[in-house]
Amino acid sequence: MTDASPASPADDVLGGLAPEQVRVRFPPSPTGSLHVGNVRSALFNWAFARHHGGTLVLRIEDTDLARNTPEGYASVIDSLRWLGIEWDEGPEVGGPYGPYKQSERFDTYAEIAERLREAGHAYHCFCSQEEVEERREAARAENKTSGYDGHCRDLTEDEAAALRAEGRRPVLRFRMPDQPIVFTDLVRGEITFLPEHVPDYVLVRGNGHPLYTLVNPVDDALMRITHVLRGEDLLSSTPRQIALYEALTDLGIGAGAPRFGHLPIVMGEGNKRLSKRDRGSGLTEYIERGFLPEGVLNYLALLGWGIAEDRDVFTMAEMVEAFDIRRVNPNPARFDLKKCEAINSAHLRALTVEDLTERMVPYLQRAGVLPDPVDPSHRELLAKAAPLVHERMVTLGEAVDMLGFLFVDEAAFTRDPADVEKLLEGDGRTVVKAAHDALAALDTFDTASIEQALRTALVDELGLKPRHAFGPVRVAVTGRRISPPLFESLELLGRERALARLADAQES
RNA sequence: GCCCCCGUUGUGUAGUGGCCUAGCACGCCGCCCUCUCAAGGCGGUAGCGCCGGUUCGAAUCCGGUCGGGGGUACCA
Repeated sequence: MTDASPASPADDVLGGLAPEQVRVRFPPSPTGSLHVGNVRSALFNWAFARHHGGTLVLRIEDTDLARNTPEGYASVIDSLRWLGIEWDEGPEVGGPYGPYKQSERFDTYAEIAERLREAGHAYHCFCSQEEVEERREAARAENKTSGYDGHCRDLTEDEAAALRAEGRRPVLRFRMPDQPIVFTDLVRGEITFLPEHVPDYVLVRGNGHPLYTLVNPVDDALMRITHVLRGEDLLSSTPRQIALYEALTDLGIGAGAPRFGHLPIVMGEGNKRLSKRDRGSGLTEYIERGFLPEGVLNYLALLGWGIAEDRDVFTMAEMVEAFDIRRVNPNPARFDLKKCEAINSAHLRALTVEDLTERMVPYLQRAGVLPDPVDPSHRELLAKAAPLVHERMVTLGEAVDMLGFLFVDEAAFTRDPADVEKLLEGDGRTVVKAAHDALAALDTFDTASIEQALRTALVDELGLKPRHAFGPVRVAVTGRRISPPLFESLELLGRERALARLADAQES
């Protein structure tokens, strides 16, 4: 590194490629709701591709037939669409290197596995799992690297035939080269693995089923992937993959190893990786709570990357413009729900009222607050109510509790018992009655008139502090101690319903 | 055990030898505003893991140490 170079782990991100030649991929396993860590990987790959004007490939890694489901696949597609992360090649959109589901590519893997074996890059290994395990333990006892010991590396034809005659079904093992593997990670800089620490590994099971170790690099090579941006948890499998890429190149497949960038792991509570079982780990939870895609994405981007030192709310267009993989921080990052909520609410507030209104609708419908389809009068009311809650929400789902009182049938209207007890019992009823009478006398039922009437009746005439005056009225009318602004709410509710609730509250 | 990665307030980060009495954001606490809750404004809290070395000077460079994480599969 020269004096003039900026202190980044890898100056040369593109490695001589033209920007538009950049090809990255997002390879989820369709086993359920997308994990937020995976979403972060998808986001960074997407931002990288868009920043350089390259291509994002979506590849479904569903070789483990037992664990994958059609629902899992649909969930991945739906989630990415919800997020607005668009792929240029992959299922649903096609492309020149398909199919993009690995379960449809088994023939390719079988053929390449055989070619690797014929070229000597892989060999049949007849050791049983028990035998391998036993020797592994022995090595470990001597404080040595515990990994496959190369037992079957140089079997002769006759030896192999004899083992086969015993009924043994061989696995296909990759023959690691006897050289150190050094690569420059785009976020971590130069990393070296010595050959004695990277043992030969299995590519194909005894039953002929190809493993991730084979399939993932093979598809990267076949699909001309130039950059692999993925979680740090895959860092230690990188040397064996690099060796495989080189073996494939030797076979005329692909053009050597792609460049790697290992993103910091996303951790949950404590010091553990956010696992699939942890609460808050699945994207679906955020969708259901009413997070905005731009909020979730913005927050996830902050896990390892930042747009500027004095700013952390930004749009995806801004991220694409500014994204630089070399500026990604290698530290593991803890998922902080509070911060995620804060970022989301900032995006919520940045929405136009019209946009906010539209986005609230599905949440209100799912909760039964609004019918589906929404009739014009409801829509009009919602449009008027939206400004009242616009800057009070963290997620869209909160609209249900905040606005429900405006839409429910009078028969179905209920009040929070704890709030009733706190604000309506005792003097509360007197206040509510005074409010009722003052509003009943009103000619014009709008916000200004309502406020004036209530202030006169409750503050001036009853001598109450404003907060004590309006609390009981709020519970009577909205059913809750916390609500949108009271006078506006009363206007939206309308004279008839407002008076009915004020009358009813005196009995409750 | 062995290999790899990482180490700045509670959390995410800025910081690339003097601009650092360590900046920003979230959180938390207090105050202001106020019909509740928010939003907004103002203020506060708290950090360079540790030990050595290099240097006139180190969060920044070097060595060690400690701690955390990941991997070590016929999972991905």
